[in-house]
Amino acid sequence: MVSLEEVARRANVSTATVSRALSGRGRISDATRERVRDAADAMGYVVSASASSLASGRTQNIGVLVPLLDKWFFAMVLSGIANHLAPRGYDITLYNVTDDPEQRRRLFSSSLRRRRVDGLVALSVDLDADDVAHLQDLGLPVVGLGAPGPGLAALRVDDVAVARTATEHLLELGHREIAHIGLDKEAGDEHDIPTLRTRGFEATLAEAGLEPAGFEPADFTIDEGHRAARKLLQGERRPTAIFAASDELAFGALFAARELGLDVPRDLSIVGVDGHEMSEFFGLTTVAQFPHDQGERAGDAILALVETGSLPDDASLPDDASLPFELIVRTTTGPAPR
Amino acid sequence: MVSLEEVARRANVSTATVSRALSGRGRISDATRERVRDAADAMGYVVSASASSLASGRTQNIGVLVPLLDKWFFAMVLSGIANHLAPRGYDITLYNVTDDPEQRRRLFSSSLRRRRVDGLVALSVDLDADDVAHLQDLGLPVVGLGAPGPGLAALRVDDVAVARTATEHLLELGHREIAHIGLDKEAGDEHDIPTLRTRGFEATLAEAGLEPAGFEPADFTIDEGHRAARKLLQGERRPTAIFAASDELAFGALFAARELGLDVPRDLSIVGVDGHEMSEFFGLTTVAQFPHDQGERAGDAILALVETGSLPDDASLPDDASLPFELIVRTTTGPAPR
DNA sequence: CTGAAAGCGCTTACAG
DNA sequence: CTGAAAGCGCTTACAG
Repeated sequence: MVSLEEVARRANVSTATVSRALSGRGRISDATRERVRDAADAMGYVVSASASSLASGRTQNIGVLVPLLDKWFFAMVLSGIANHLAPRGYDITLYNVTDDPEQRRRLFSSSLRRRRVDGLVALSVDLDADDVAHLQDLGLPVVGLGAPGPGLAALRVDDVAVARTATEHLLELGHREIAHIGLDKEAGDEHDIPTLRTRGFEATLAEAGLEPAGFEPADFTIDEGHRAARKLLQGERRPTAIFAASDELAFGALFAARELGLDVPRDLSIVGVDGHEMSEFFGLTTVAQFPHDQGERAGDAILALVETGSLPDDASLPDDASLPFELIVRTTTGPAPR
Repeated sequence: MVSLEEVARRANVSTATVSRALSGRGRISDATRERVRDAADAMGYVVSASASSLASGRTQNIGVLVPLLDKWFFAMVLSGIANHLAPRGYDITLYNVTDDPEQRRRLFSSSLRRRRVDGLVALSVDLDADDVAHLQDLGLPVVGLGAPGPGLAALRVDDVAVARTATEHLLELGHREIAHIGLDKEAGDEHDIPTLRTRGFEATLAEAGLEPAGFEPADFTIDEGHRAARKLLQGERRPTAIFAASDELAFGALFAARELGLDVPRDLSIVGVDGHEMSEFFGLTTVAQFPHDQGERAGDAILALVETGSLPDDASLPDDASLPFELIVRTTTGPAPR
């Protein structure tokens, strides 16, 4: 591999000058810069990441904390982040946050502390207070997306409003017996996304003088949506509509309805949240959010913090719940049966 | 951040000894090792990635070349790789290979040459000969998974056998009019996965004295499967069965069949490939492969190469098409209509 | 605008 | 088994 020094020799300048010419930092004459760049190109010189990092303190690398990589939503977000960072010369290193306490310990007390990244994007990884403290100890800029953990400001959609939008849509169609499938959280987790959706749902019903026709807790998977919907639909108070807190839950509910011989939307309306790539094929009415764009936004935000050299103290964005969402009405919702 | 030197002072040894105690390289007495580790733990010392890399030439980081991050299959593979590497102290940096020539140029001539990784895993990213040459120039161990590009040995399933399995299943059910949806590749791309599947399909039919009842090229998306299936089903020679080269294509075909009022499997049988998480819900008969496990295997393979310090020349695994697959018969395939 | 030199924080032959 | 010292390949005040 070609070193800085070889380029310097070839261009007849000092290594300092090569560094300046290639990095764009510090003053340098146009003529010299060009000569150096030509030499570097001709020799195929590329700076060594570790040497550059060690000397400068900058890594040109952003860490991304992700939960299950196998969920469509997070894959889309990651894709958006990558799309934004790659053209700007930043690499991405992936930190998979699992539920395994041992892995988490290693992640927070070791992996993240090797100073491999200039900043972090934390997706909705459900960190506990301890984890958040560890994160903040890193002294790195952090941008949250969704609801990474208590006390971490983040870019978010307004999930109460999302739930309200979905619920109002059902109310307008005349539904009065509306059930909900969401995540069961211990009380008090005020900023948790599923909790906010449940709250928006309940508040909207309450304003209409109604009570939920049922609530069934479920993880955000098709399987669980299926199970939960079966339970709701076979209960004594059969809902005419279900608000599922994610599209994957809604897909599961659709399969359950089909199995039970219910026609959607004649017998049952279903609305989800996300705008999953498959929702169109199911004709699913959903409140779409735009994870790829969210990823790009997060990428933009972390670079802004990193490149202004914000101090850790002011390095977290203000909590910003203004990410866009949009009700997309398709064929899984219709007028309430009379 | 605590430095090696501070740990050395606290433990009353030289920095060399601390390095040895913490890295496990070189001889050291048990007593000293323990004393140093205690000091390091107490001070919360973690080695600096860039300093360690610069001095040792090892990065403890593996690069993964991925195509579209938004495909279920690749997200699963990535998840498997991460699962294998994290517990072994390796980070993952992600290199998103897009179709944009400018991004590709930057990736191969710059990003990958910064010496940020000890080895690379290349998923099916459809590299051209030039890209492969660039990859090999890196002097790094590379493990391919699927069919990353011409001339790159890889861990693979035997895709001809996969197609044969699916096709024989349809033949055994009495189907004689079988169409195929796959990727249209220019001729000659011998190692390309879709091409191998098409070949396996055609060979199996030929052995039974049959010709395909149609072929419709399509990208591996639901949308495209939908479009392709509509075209096949509305053609003059309507097939009684479709072999789709991926589950996503098969999902699209299912939607198309439903739209056209065809009952599956009474009027039409459909078989896919992958074992997608949603295939069970669709009742899709499929030849499952196991992308998460494949990721783990690839992670294992690249670490083996990295840690034995294999020279670049012998650093590619022999082409190994022995990854497991399995026919899963569900309800989208049935006896041919008479 | 340019260069000489110190320094970033480790690792590892080498010597003892 | 342990330490002194060179060196990994850059960047950046400092001086001119």
